[in-house]
Amino acid sequence: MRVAQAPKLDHSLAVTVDVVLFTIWEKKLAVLLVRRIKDPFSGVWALPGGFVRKDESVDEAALRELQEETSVSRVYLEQLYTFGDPDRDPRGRIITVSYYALINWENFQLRAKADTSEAKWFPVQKLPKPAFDHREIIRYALERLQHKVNYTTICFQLLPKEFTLSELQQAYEIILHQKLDKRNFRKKMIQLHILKDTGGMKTDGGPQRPAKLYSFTDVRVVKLQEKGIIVPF
Amino acid sequence: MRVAQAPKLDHSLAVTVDVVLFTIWEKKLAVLLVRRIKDPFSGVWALPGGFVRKDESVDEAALRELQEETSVSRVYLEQLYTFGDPDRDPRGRIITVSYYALINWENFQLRAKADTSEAKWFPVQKLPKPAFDHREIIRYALERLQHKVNYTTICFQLLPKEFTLSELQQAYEIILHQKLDKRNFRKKMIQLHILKDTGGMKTDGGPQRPAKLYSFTDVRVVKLQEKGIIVPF
DNA sequence: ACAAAAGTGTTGAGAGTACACCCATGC
DNA sequence: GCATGGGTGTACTCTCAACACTTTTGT
Repeated sequence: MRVAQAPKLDHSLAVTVDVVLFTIWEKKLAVLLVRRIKDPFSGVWALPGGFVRKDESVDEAALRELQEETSVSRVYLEQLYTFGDPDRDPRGRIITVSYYALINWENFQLRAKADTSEAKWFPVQKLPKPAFDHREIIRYALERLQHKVNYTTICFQLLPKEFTLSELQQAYEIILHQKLDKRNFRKKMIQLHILKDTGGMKTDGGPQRPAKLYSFTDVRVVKLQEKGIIVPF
Repeated sequence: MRVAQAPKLDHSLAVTVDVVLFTIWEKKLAVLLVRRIKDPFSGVWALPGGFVRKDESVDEAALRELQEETSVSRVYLEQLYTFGDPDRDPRGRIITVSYYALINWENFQLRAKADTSEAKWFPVQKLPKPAFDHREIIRYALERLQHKVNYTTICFQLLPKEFTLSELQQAYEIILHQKLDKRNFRKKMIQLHILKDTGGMKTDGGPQRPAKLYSFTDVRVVKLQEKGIIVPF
């Protein structure tokens, strides 16, 4: 029931999407930034993103921009917040819908792209000064991620299919930026019934006891309880 | 540092804001809807909202639309989610940034407005079929509100300056749609140290013992703890 | 044999939950 | 004096938090 009836005044604005892509890289939580080569911010690091096209949904635009930059196919992608200050972009009135995404470092590959000279991971603790209001967007994304690991299984998106309990704990410690008690962590994870013992063992060549490998019982990100899996805020 | 350099292609889209305004009205949680009079949805109930102008932020647009409809000055207003499906609006490609807002029924007054014939409160349990994807937006807003009353002081925005503990409990019960234990509720509220005994008493003319009047120690919406003020989900 | 990470239980404190009766007032 | 909502305390349960030693492997 599409009807040809445009609004009387011209209300159109430019809308972009920006994606905060997280991974765990060298035992740090890292964000992908790309170096811009065209506009006034040429040379400056910024979040991957671009304009929303007329024929695609905003979600589709975010996914497309992510795929143009990286070659990932299956990622967890969630809308964050819409930033709409008239002065946020010096090129003009541009509203941006921000997203954040999580990938497992191991099945990831950067893709060469025409309008970005370079893409690079930066630990969230050591970001360069980014373009626009992108620092604020990253801060917002980090906050959301830290909250969400507490009551959902979102953390699993950062891990490979099979992993040890120590690796899982390390992921939580990296995201939350704090040490956790090993016994309490394992007890909690096991009683949640979200882990499956694969039967396999991981021997990483080091001189230590091999660790059991686990996988998740549910591929989706599921909500657990409000109380917090790990840390009460 | 505004620079005159528009994007090469025309990427502009129409952007609207839509506001889910909640209040507690006749012991029910209610949402304000307005009857549209212009477009293909003429006669249909919809959320108050309108186009974002070029010189205002998205937040300002939401506040402006709210003030055009009601004459409230101080409201709690929070961005919800951005809906950007290409087919969500039959008039064309329109992206909407949704907000929700809370007001106290008592200091509220509807305002007559040119392009809406009528505005009316509807209990969230008995909504008419609204225009566009507004039912989804309302569902989303309700979910957010129900979560947020649990770990913030957001509920206070629905109450007058001074109120009794029973009124506060009733507000929680209405929002969460469940009965709460009187003694546990009062114990919890008092131990949070967010209430101030005003010294006043409320005698509402009924044949019962007068109730103590309380106010909040902090006007802002503050975050308490993750664990849930009242009900763990 | 030793270094390094894996794996494993118990106890005490605090918070949550369930539950019933007296009080002050208007009519 | 009675009907109506206001106001109050305790006991049980469960979850959270703190804490240290044995096991298995590679070198």
